[in-house]
Amino acid sequence: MTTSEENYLKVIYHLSQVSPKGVNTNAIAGMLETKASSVTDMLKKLSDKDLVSYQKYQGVTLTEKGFLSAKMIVRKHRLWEVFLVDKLQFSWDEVHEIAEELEHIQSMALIDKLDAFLGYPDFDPHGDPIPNRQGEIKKTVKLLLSEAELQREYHCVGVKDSSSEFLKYLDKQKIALGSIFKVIEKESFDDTLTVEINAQEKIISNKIANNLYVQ
Amino acid sequence: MTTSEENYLKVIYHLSQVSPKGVNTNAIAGMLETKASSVTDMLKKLSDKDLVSYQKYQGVTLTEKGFLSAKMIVRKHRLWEVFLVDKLQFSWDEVHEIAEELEHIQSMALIDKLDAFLGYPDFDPHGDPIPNRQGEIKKTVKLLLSEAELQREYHCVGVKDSSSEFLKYLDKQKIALGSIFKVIEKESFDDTLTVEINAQEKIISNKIANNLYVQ
DNA sequence: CTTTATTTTTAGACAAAACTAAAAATATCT
DNA sequence: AGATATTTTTAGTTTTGTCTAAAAATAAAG
Repeated sequence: MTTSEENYLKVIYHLSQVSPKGVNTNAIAGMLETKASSVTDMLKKLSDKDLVSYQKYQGVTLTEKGFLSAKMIVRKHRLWEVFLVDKLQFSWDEVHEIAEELEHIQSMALIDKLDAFLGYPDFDPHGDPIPNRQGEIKKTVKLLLSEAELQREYHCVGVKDSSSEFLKYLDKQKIALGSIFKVIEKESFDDTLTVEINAQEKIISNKIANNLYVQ
Repeated sequence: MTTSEENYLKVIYHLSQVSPKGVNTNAIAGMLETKASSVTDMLKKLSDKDLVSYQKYQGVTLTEKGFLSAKMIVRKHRLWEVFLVDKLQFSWDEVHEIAEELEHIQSMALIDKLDAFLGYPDFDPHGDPIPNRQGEIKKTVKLLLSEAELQREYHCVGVKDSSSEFLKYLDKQKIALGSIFKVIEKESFDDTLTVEINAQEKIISNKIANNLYVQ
């Protein structure tokens, strides 16, 4: 499988989580910063390889085979991210691009050994689950901070937006995975929250609260 | 720089060590398992980028810029090999192919952090020197076991042939980097050596002795 | 010092993955 | 439903890196 094919599969996988009944050509083009016509070409190729099921104008879904392949790419990406953060001391906003390259290294033995070296982690540095070598994903119930109940204690388990800008903002606010949250008050006018974070009171905008997962 | 360009530079670098006055088109084609015509095409491209100096029919040499680039690729390759052996517990005969892929990952920050994580190693698992981030290579005087003096103690510092077959043979014979050698006798008929290795007497063929570096 | 052999380069073609521009299908809106 | 807008596909090009086959240059041999 080529790097390009892998990138398409990965994007289709991620988009499928939001539109499970079929992913649009334009959506894929947007994610890959390419043109719709290029996507159509690739969908034909992936369809010929039985990695996606595709009918003209009807969007695309992953086949069982494509689904497993996509999860293996995600597995590699997230394991490398753990390596970069835990072992090489990168911060969580720096690792995505490098992992985008590393995820295409082929050796299965490498990934198994890396997994063992890292202690079989279940989650990557952004709180996203790492599929195991069978492609199984440990599911957890998590909710957005914006949906949290008042006065109840939660801890931060992940971010929805893992853009560098957002992650840097969280660093500045001393918010990290594991931080303890308690929503004190919700302003009904603009949904701004007053939250106690690690025993410090802070004002959190709705946009931020919509991108933080708690449990 | 593309993966293909990097592979050409690396091969020209290695071949330059044997033929410093100019590397042949056919030699490059042989190493890369490609055709001479493909090599000619690439040499033109590398020449346009000022990475090699190339005149038709006259062979090719690296420019200063190409030389530094090549050493950076070698640096990456060898650092990844150290990682694979020291951290992931691969054996020294398994790492070459994987490192061939890893060496093309672009991030300079990654390599610097990897270097630090590994403790700034000077040599890879086969005893080959690792260029530092300036491209400087620590030179050592080493000689082939076949050139060693009788009755004098040496230790193994590297292999000339790092093929999987040879390395597996050495494993079987319990010969590794650091093993202590003393040549007891040299059979003049076929240059077979009687060698004391880690206090055990062994018969070593000339072919083997020509591929082991000692100091 | 010619003839032969080898090496290297040119010319033209191909596959992968992208693009542009235009056509076709689907969706949306009065 | 019919007109308009949007999405998707087709057709034809481009670029990168490869190939084959033939021509040109260099090296080797008698």
